Amino acid sequence: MLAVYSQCKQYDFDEIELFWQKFWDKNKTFCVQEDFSKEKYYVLDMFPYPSGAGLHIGHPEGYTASDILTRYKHAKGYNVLHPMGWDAFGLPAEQHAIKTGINPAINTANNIEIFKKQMKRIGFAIDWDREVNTTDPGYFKWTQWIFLQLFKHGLAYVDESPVWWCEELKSVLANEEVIGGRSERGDFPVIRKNLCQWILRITRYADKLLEGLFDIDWPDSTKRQQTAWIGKSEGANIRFKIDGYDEEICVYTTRPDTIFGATFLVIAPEHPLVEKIVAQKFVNDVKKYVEDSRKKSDLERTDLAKTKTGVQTGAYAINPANGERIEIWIADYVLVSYGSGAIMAVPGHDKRDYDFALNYGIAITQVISDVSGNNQLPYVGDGILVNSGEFNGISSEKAREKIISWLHAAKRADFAQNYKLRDWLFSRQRYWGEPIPIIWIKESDYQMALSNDKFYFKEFLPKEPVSYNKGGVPYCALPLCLDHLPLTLPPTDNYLPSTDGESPLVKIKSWVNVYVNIETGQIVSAEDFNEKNASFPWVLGRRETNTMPQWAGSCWYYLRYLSPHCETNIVDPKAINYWQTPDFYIGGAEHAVLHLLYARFWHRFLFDIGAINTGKEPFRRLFHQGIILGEDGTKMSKSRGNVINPDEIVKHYGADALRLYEMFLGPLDMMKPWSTKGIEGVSRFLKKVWNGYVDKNGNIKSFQNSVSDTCRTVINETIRKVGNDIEELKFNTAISQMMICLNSVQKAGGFDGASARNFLKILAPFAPHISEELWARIGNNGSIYNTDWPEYDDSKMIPTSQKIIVQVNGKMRAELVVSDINNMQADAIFELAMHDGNVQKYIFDKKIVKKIYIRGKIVNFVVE
RNA sequence: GCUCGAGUGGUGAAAUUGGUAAACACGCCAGACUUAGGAUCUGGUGCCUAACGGCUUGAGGGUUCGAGUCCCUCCUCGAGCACCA
Repeated sequence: MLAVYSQCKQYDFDEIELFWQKFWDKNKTFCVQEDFSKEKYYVLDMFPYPSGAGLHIGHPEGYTASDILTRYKHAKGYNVLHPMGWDAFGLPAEQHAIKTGINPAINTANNIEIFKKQMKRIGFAIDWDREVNTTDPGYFKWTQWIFLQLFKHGLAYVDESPVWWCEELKSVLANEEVIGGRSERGDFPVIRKNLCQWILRITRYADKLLEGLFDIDWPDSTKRQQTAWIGKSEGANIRFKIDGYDEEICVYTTRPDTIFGATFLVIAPEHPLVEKIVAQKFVNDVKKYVEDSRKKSDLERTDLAKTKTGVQTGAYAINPANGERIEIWIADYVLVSYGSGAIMAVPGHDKRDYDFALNYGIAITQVISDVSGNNQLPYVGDGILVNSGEFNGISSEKAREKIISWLHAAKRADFAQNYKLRDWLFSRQRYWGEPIPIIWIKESDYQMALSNDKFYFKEFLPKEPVSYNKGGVPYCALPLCLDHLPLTLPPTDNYLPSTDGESPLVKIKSWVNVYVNIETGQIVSAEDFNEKNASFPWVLGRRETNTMPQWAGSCWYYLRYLSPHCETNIVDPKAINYWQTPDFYIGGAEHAVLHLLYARFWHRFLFDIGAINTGKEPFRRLFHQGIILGEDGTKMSKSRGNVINPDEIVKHYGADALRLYEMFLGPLDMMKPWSTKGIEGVSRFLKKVWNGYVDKNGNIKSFQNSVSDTCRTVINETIRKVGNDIEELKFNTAISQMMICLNSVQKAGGFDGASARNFLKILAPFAPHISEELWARIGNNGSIYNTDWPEYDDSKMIPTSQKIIVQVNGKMRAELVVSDINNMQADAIFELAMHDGNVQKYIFDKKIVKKIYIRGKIVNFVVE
């Protein structure tokens, strides 16, 4: 095969880049198969949502970084997988559909095409044969299957729960789409609405998700965020007797050491005991207070700046530690959803209880003494117990355990843990999402089916049926089976949710109402069903009309890449045996909690049920690229007019320059402003590279027979540093080093043959197009992608002579050039240094009190 | 309020992890080539000073022969959490 390349005489990046992009496509240069003779390396990007706006300048940042790693690891001999796909369900496509009446699938496909074209124009080393799309039925078939597994294992259930509803958008919104009580899109008010929802029991994995963070290589801040989100705390449940009642109030506390200072109890307005224990005298006040707090939004209730309000119940509890009779209050600063919805209030050592006690004139007792002697209240730290009976003088830490044990012996307390993590609200009242593969049938039909030996749907049934009540009639959830999947979205031209917060699918009666044969599994639209046959084993059912959230598809896409066309399993066992989980995962920090927590949950679940045989954690090494700001240093936005379009940059400077510049901007994980002026620098560098190889007529220059020693040192140092910097993702300094190298080579009259080849090899991951072109022009066949990473020669890097810095009292006074430095003794160095003219100026009339020599680096004379 | 992270030239930044602060690049200044330069090349460019020299990594203190780097106090910016008992 003859070397092929573009025909341009000057550096025409457009011609060169298009030529090589076509070459890669045609030769499937980046397509990989399992190869058990080679070590694998799996590079994963967070796949994009293909928005109508196209690629923005932030996308190529992460993709270039992962691409450099891909090409580098491949050169180092790994079998590298670098796939790409589309997280394509989501609200914008649906809103586009509402506006235009065009099926979101069409809009989505168009957007994907644009994204893909843009990405190909930047020249990423992606195996496009493995492209996945979460909205493809062949993909979401398996998303639905995973849901059914969760259902089967009792991790999916239904509950009536409050969701955000935006009247203006006529849509339910996810928590993350609500900012400060208003919709993220359009800034409209949102309200809470109770709807019947699917919920996943992520809380059952709380401990595992917490422990899993321990030994994975993730940014600390992300680990901390997940830890905080899971919010595990240790303490005790303590039961307080209510004076005059049989009932008790159970409180959760992390500070049992302060129990002697508990001067009142507070229960949440929604607490079940509210109705039972309120004294006649307070009934009206309590009613009003409970009513008012129900009307308050979450935002108002949790506003810290507000003074705490509450109302007395007239009932009293007995403090089990000291037998004191203490008031029971109702206040909305206590949340019914955490712990037991009731607290023991210790105003001496809790800021909130302190504020409340001050407001209502309740006794404040100090029971912890600050060891530093500061005894201002409220003191919330640990200390030494006082006013605490037999526990006086004990430290907080010891007292916590002792007091729980003491109360436990009296059957008043138990050790307990709590989590802030809530179960995952999984259903969305939207059209553009994966349909939840469930049919609701009457409980009586479900029971009858269960007792039938030929019950077709047994495969995915949970131990306890999932049921809910509608208009007094109980319904049970009947899961579809694998052969019913994928359950696709029915076509419609009305994508608007109903005003009462139900999915637009509700309106598609022919899809919703079905008859199910519970013996054969046959499902027929009620419209097409002959009513004469409407008897057992045919039962009337109603399809679940909620869809899944956008997070569902992104929870497992990294597994699908391994065998995207596998029809029998979520992932081909042979493929996952080889590829396992990603070795490197890069994406924005905005997904620190949600996507990354949900995906870890699903991965662990799939591992637990034996669907995959990988490690327990999906992403062992994670990195977040920093946001690229506009030239004015603020976030890019249309309204500010500071948006940089990558297409424009590619047009003016080429893809190689874009890639190089985004990496040269600064450290990968930092937020940094774009500068179009700045890209000129790397653009010039590329031209210099070109001119180092090609003459004015487009012919390859003849290289030198050899390069100078200094030059060879720089070249070796560059090979070493670029490799190390890539491993550490320090691409900015790697590029600097290549610039230094090129500058000194050109000063010294140019490359020799070996260094000309090596330089292209190390440049190739960063600027693959120009590297391919020059590689071919200097006479090589095939892609530079398939060459090895150059070795560097240590012996060529140690200069024969070396500079030693001479300091006097820590200030630099001279430079010594010393040959044969390794064999020189410290005394000889001191001798040399002292006789330096400039050093003499500072020491001749002084007394040297100390001499320091750091081998090969520095001499310091301390004088006085 | 709490928890992290960050503050280095006119700008983006670098610094072998305690050893010459400002590499590399942008910008700017001067020069060369040019009909021309917003192309290219060469040189200069932290601050003060006429110079010798002195000063300099947000501010102040400390440890050290030596601090951008370690410790303490404070200031500013960014991120996350925010009545979770």
